[in-house]
Amino acid sequence: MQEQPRRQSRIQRKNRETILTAALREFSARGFAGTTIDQIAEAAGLSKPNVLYYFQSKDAIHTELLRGLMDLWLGPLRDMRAEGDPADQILAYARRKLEMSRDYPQESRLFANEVLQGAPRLQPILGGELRELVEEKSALIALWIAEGRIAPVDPHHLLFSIWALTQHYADFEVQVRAVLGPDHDPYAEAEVFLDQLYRRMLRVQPRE
Amino acid sequence: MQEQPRRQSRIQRKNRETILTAALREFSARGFAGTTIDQIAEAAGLSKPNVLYYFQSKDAIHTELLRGLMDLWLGPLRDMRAEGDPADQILAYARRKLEMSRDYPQESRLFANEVLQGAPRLQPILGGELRELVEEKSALIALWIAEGRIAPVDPHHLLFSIWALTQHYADFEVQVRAVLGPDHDPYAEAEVFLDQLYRRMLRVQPRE
DNA sequence: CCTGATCCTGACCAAATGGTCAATAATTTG
DNA sequence: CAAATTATTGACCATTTGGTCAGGATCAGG
Repeated sequence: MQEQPRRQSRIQRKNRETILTAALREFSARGFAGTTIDQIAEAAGLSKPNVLYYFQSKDAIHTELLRGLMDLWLGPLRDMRAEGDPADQILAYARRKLEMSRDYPQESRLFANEVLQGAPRLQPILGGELRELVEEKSALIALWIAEGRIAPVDPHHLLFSIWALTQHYADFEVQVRAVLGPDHDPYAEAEVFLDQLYRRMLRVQPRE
Repeated sequence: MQEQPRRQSRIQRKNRETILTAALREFSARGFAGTTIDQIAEAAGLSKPNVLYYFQSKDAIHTELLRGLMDLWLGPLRDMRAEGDPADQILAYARRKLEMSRDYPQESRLFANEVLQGAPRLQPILGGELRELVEEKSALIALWIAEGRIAPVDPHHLLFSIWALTQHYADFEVQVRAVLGPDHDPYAEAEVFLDQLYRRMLRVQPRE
């Protein structure tokens, strides 16, 4: 519970990092319950007791991973600004989120796994930090709509749609690839698709 | 492996059904590895050996559930027809898929869990039956585009987007509810949102 | 109401798993 | 370089878990 104030040794930092990287790979591939400490230890090139020397328990590793994840996850949304063209801002957010799915698919799956199972360790963040951030950005989008700079949409569901559409390519990657076959670049195609989708959806109609 | 040709007794049908229902609830809530036969047995009101009297193994229960799932899952897409207005057809599909997320969230999560972990038992279906179905419907959508009846989009990714946007409300339900708070009806709002989204996206632009 | 088939269970087992610990090795530091 | 601290591990343990089995209960049909 209490954070050790003693600063970490070099070897400590390295091994904790190694364990977290290995654990991310394992947890994201087989879920929390489906992953054993032995698997993590082997993936990290350490013995099981050694892993437990650095982390109190399997649960502690998982919790640590999730904590680190949220910052990475919320970053792009935080960067959505009032300045600039609204549609460009929203599109930039979608694009960055898609890049994150492409570059951090394990993180995406870890998150999906957690939420899918009812987010037992994330609920406070979802209903707290995330909710407030969404509220703030929704207000911004609502403002843009009120100013007539983008077409009217429900801001919350607009954000949900960005999450759903981008994370889908990481979380359901096997399905996407199985359906598309080998001669496709899902992420490149998705970028074009999302661009079209949001441009059309947000374009202000001259007269409906 | 071989199907018992002897027809099932009444009690057999009832208990197998009870077990499958209980197992769906448990598996969808905690994943395959996170669920024990004992939990399934208790949820079904049976003893563990009794559960194993009706199913050879925990794996057999899971496999049976997944098999039954695919028909339910692919049904709405199969119903997308060449007749009628293209945009209406696509919208009807999206709406039905959203209803399925609302009415069968456990099934959605079971499926998500499976795909998330690499779809070890579903890959043949994904690359086979599903892929063919998607190919067929993509061709239909491409035809509609060629005829100028809907705006041009990548048909595959259009289908992906429908899956992602609708399943999101079931799979990430805790997140959606945590962000929206208690005074919202996610599915009702989503229906409106999806309607707007696809109408705007698919509307043929007079002159771009 | 007898008999064979179906249904059900307590007791049990082997393997896996999360976690501990005493002892040893390596490293840091005075 | 010696003492103290930190890192590592083999052996071990208690619990959980998937699955078995022999025997008893129940039920359908003649």
